[in-house]
Amino acid sequence: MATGRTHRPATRSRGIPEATVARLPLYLRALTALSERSVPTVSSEELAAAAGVNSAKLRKDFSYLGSYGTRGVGYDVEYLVYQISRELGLTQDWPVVIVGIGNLGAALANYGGFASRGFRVAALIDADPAMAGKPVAGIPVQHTDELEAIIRDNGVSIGVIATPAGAAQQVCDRLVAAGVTSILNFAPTVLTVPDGVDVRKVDLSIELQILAFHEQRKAGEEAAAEVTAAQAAGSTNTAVAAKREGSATDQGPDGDVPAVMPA
Amino acid sequence: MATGRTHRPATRSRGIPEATVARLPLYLRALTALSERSVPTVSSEELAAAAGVNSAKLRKDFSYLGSYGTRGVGYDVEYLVYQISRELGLTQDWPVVIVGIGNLGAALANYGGFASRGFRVAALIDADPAMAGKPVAGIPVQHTDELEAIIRDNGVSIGVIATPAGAAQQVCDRLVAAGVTSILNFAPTVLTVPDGVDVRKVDLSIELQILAFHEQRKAGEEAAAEVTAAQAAGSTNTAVAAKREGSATDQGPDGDVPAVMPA
DNA sequence: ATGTCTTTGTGAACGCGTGCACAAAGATTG
DNA sequence: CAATCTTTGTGCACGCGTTCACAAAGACAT
Repeated sequence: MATGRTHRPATRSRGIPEATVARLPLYLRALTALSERSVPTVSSEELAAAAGVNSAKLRKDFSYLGSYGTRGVGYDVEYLVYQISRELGLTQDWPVVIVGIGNLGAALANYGGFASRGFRVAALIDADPAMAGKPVAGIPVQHTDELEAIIRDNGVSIGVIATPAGAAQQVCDRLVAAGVTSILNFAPTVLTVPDGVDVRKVDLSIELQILAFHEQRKAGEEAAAEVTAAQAAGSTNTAVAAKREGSATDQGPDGDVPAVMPA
Repeated sequence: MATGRTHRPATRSRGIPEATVARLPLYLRALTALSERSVPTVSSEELAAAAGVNSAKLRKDFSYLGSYGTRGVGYDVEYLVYQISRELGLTQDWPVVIVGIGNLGAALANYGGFASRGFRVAALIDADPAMAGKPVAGIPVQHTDELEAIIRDNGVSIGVIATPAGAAQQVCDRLVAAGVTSILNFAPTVLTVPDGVDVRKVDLSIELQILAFHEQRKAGEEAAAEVTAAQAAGSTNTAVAAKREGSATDQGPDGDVPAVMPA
């Protein structure tokens, strides 16, 4: 999962733990599904199963929001949907700008889940003059020159960066200077921002590498289980002894493209 | 960030903490950049700054891999690149299939960062017969019917799901049955998988909601700081008293589309 | 060879997050 | 109204992750 707030020591904002905040959208999704099926109430056990978490954890999470359940019965679905929405700030309108309308930016612009949760795509911005005016997802792309004006005129506080890595920090700086205080970064770069600005990153490459690690581990354990302790000593750390034999030089050019984008 | 392994109590695989594994790709990226600039060695302080982490944390992370640094000097960049690559399993080839070639799937297929780290797109799969044969990123899309054969013939162990939420679990089940043991899920659903299968999820909607929460908090603190304690009692929890007045009913149809995809 | 200076590697303390297990609360039945 | 049964809310303990602070190790100068 794309994770990681940058800077700020995970302040327990208003008493609600960061880990809990990260799960609220999960609960909200499950609850919305129940609401559509007109289910009136749900127990912590059922809801936890739907959200893929422990029921005790769910109850503790909800306890941070207040006592919204009824013992012996469970939680009122509609009420809980409203409470969580309010807690997450989804009852208000959040204008969002997307910067970098490449393959990924276009996919983001087309994402239907935006409007459904109070997020509204205020503008699409790209540095390529050839893109200007071209409609993507029904919204005309605007040139980077207009970035500041757009942010200010629309009161945008959330920006999405889908540019190549090389442009990300620069775009980020301009967004922040114009008043954006929350950034969702798809570019594979570490963004530096002043205090008070939140950054979350989504990085496909990192996710895949983490999966590869576990995959390798699984394969290794399998092999180890089969061979058991046949080869006790020697030949274990040949790689370490070899130090670096040019074998790791197969790293092509990457890094200058967002986590998800055409090369 | 898109985060979250599903199930499995964060086993400290081979002594390397999960949190450390998640940071290794970050270090690797910073090191690769240094390597391209032909920097021979780097101190924990410098590298930590480049990766956006604490230097003590970085040193502790590396200590889990072994003692690869030289006191008084720092770390050998090339050597460290190799060690981390090896640890993450990037020195071998990882064939990957992408299921669901919509807007997002196409963006993923075009992602240049795949090949550079040992990941190879073995196949693109879509349920739409009209897509079959159509080349995306130079690779012809294949129909879902061929999924099992593709997985087996190519020895694929990593699958990427970029389908609508409704199809995700079904696709997941088929991938797992065919032998896939690691899944990167872009669909906004909780996937259920048997033990031994790793799932990581990337969910744009969740990330935005977390940002909105903090954004709201920031706005609230600002307002509170300005008004101070002028309005001590009353009018604070009108929303709570109102319980639910139909105001939270502005949830459009969402949820059935992957985190990033056309509606 | 000795001393100084830099930087690593890690012991220890602390805080957050998780999960157990149970008491309290309320619904429901007789 | 009393008894029973269900489900919440939470006190508590445990483990992981982070950070500090420093001793050990080695480079480098004299």
